[in-house]
Amino acid sequence: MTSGSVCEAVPRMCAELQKGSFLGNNRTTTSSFSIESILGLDKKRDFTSTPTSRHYRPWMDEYCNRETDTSCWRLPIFNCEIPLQVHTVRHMLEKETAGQYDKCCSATERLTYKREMSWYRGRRPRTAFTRSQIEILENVFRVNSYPGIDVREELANKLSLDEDRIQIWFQNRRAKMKRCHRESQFLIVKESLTPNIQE
Amino acid sequence: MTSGSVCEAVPRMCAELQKGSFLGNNRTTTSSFSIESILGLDKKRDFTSTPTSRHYRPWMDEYCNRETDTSCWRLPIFNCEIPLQVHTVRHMLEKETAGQYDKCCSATERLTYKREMSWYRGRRPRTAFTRSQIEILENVFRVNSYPGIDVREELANKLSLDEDRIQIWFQNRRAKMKRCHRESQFLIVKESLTPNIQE
DNA sequence: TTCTAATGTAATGTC
DNA sequence: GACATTACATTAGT
Repeated sequence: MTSGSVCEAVPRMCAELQKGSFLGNNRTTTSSFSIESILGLDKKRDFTSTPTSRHYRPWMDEYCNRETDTSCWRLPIFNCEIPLQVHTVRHMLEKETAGQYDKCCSATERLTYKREMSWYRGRRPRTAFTRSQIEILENVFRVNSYPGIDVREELANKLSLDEDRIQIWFQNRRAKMKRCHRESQFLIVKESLTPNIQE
Repeated sequence: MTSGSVCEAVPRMCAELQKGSFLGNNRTTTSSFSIESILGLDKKRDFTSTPTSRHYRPWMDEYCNRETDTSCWRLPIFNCEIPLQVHTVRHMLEKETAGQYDKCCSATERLTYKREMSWYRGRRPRTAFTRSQIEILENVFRVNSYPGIDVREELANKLSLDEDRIQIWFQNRRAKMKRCHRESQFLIVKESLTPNIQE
């Protein structure tokens, strides 16, 4: 099987993505552009007209361009290569082909699959806190929204989480608190400005 | 109909938002306390049943906090006030209470019900983009899948949409692109693992 | 049913 | 650590 045939199977969108590829060489330095040019309403639209603030498509880099060598299932992500486990994929495929992936795959297997795909995507797999973890984190937060490293470590132990996750959680939680507060303030102001409808 | 009875019908979530309110006045400066006490593992857990406030709906706060005066069912949404039809709500609640809403209602009624519930629960009504809006958004997306605020604002103007909608559209579109890409990658792997039947 | 608008929040990057 | 932004998982409307 040639890689050519494989490439042909890639959806059109993919091809489009490829051709309109990224990587700053077509990035114009000027940011003065008309909406028409962006919309392609004015003239020829080659992809050079892009003002692109940021093309972040890590998962596209390289792989799509690599037309020849796919004997090794290591997909380059950032600077390291993550093995995509063939056996997992094959297993998956067999099950999928039979239309029974969901049914006959263990939760663990599905998890493995998802996790690998996540790696492939190159981001830390999103942590799904349990309800009880959240509960405890919220309790702590109510008391102290700026826990020091010691408390975070203890929490990490108790909750079987990385201390990193705890830290991020508190950061996001503080941001949320702030946002909520801002919004409620806004509503208060608004209410005071709105003539009371009852009278 | 008194406002009280209606207020009681307000989802628990709402109450949780209220009671689990915020505002850093409980920020302790000390970080010396036992983890057990923080975690609430030692004694009674009353309000600790947590708000986890998974759904934060700024436009509902006003409504939820207003416990006394609700003779008028106007919910502040997005800067404008949308009348919530009392009779519909009452009808809804009665039926729901009786657990027979699904059974005895016409399709139209159910639709109305769902729609009002959506309002009631505070979800933004789904935007239905027109064909031409989509076309233009797709054109822009092909060129730049991460438009900055400036481009988004211009798009919003041109398309008579909120900038928010534009942003969400691009987020969802990127997710879709990624999904498609993943799926095509999957096909590549699959094809390479499948013995080629042609030759 | 499939697709996708909308939501909440974990993760990332910049300062 | 704040803040802005993005990705991701999920829900729900059509």
